[in-house]
Amino acid sequence: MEVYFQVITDAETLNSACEKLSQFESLGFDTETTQLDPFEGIIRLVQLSNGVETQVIDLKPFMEKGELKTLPELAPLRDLLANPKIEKIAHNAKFDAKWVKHHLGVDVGGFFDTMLASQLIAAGDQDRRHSLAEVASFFLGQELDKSQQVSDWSAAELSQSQVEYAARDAATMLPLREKVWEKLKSDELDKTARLEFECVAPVAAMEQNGFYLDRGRWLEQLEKVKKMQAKLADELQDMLSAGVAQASLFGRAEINLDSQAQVTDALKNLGVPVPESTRGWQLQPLANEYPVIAKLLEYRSVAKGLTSFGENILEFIKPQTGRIHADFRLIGAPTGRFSCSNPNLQQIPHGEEYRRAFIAPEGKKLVIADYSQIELRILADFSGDENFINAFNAGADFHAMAAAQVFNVQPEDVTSEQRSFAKRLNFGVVYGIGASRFAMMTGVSQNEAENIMRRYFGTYRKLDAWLREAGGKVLRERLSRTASGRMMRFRFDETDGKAIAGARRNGMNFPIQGTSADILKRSLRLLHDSIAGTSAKLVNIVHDEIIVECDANEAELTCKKLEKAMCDAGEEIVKKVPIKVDAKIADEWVK
DNA sequence: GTGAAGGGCCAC
DNA sequence: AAACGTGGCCCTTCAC
Repeated sequence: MEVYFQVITDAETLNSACEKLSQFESLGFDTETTQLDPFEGIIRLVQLSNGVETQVIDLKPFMEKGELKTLPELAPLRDLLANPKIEKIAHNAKFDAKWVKHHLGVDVGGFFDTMLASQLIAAGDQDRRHSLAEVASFFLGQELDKSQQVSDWSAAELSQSQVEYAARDAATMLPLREKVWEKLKSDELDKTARLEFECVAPVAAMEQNGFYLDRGRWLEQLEKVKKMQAKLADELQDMLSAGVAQASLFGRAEINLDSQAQVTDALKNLGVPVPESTRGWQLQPLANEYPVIAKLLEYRSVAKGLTSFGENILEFIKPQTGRIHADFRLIGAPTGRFSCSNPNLQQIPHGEEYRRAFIAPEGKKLVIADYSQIELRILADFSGDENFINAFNAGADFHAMAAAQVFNVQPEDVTSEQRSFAKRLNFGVVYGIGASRFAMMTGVSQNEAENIMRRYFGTYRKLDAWLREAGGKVLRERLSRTASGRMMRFRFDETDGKAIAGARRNGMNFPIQGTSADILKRSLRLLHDSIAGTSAKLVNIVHDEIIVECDANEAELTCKKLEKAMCDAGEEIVKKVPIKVDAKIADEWVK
């Protein structure tokens, strides 16, 4: 592909180029950087293309004149990037957003992200890949040579092939956008796409902000957990070796407690009826009868905490900021949920010994807000079930209200067992729970589980009908959608009963989990706009929870803004039941 | 040694 | 007949 481009190295050319570029509605946008992390490297090139001409802006000469963020010569570029009316088409825009924000001080307005678009179009097809090379090949039939991607972008003089590569990637974005947009429109994914694109800036900002973890407190808490683990390991060794003959002769036969095979053997020697899998939920019913099982589960939980969330996490604290800057994937799951890694801040154990180490730094506060029962409220809204809706409108204790309805007793007469049944079913229906699983987790017989579920769905007939229809629809149409229009396609073998059942459950779960993600994403955008220019910074999100850090004297106001953003986002979609957000100001990340 | 798969547990 | 959805990270085991 021939690309007409010019390399800009001086203020005058930059100024006139920006003036010309600002006539266009959308521009291909790309950056070349010396590293993957904005804290580590420099941003060398910014490329902007109108599809015909491509401007390759070399920032090196500007860096020598001073700080890029404030350099007057770069003002035209900063203004162009910030202008939300000019769409910036980028592939994995979060990457470019972070670099531009960090080094140019610009919150880029108006993204079109071809990677997110490709993910939406793939609609859950895990085989599809979403690198620029793959996406360009898929939509344009064009093979991109990415060999220069990792070349030396810090070189004094960039090679011809480097600048050509840089220009070509930016120039590709326009035709790619056309094809991708066509497909988004025809798949009716444009609304979801906009929702996603508007989240790029908030999430880029969040990653750059980082989440503060107090090293000293973390280590202090870890010591307690280590002691507990040592004690548990010792007790478990004793219990497990009781069944081994050699134990009495040669002392205790040490086994590797982390080895599935060894632990299973030891349990069998003790006469424990080991289920096929020793996963927690399969072992749980045995825990009462066999103390060794209870001990094993306790050990595994503590060991998990130590290995996954032990000292390792401290290595993620960036020396430049003293904070953790995790990677969030905007479309981490086909449902639209985020995923998070390095480290996964969405799976920090709930226990205080872990979360208490995430604190507000001196002079700051954390504002923590989460949606109350958002998935169940979505289900209530979708199904229109009057009884279910009433349980929410009654306020107070939703699970108890549900129990009162299901077991036909006065709310004040609900037993804790009845409330527990209702609560487990309330959560379970969202996943398409079956009687076997319900029996397993509650300890009641299969028969009784079926009876309780019959009562439950008898109480919530429209809920039942909606779930059946959602499951059935997937089998007929092989497609499911969320409130925003996010789509999941299903492929399964019609003769495979297991696959059919799986698809059915997905059909029930996808619209609910996905709509919850839609709502959260909408709230992120509203929040980003309402806290712009204040001390408030987004620092973490966990599916239905948002954490913001701000100056202590702005905490009250920030709390109101966060609550409002979340409620407004929820109310745009959920109409039949109230949206409830629990928001609070705290010094530590505890509920 | 390295990498993938299997099994397990953490979050929502 | 099947058995609860979405992720990431850790360990062991096993193949290369």
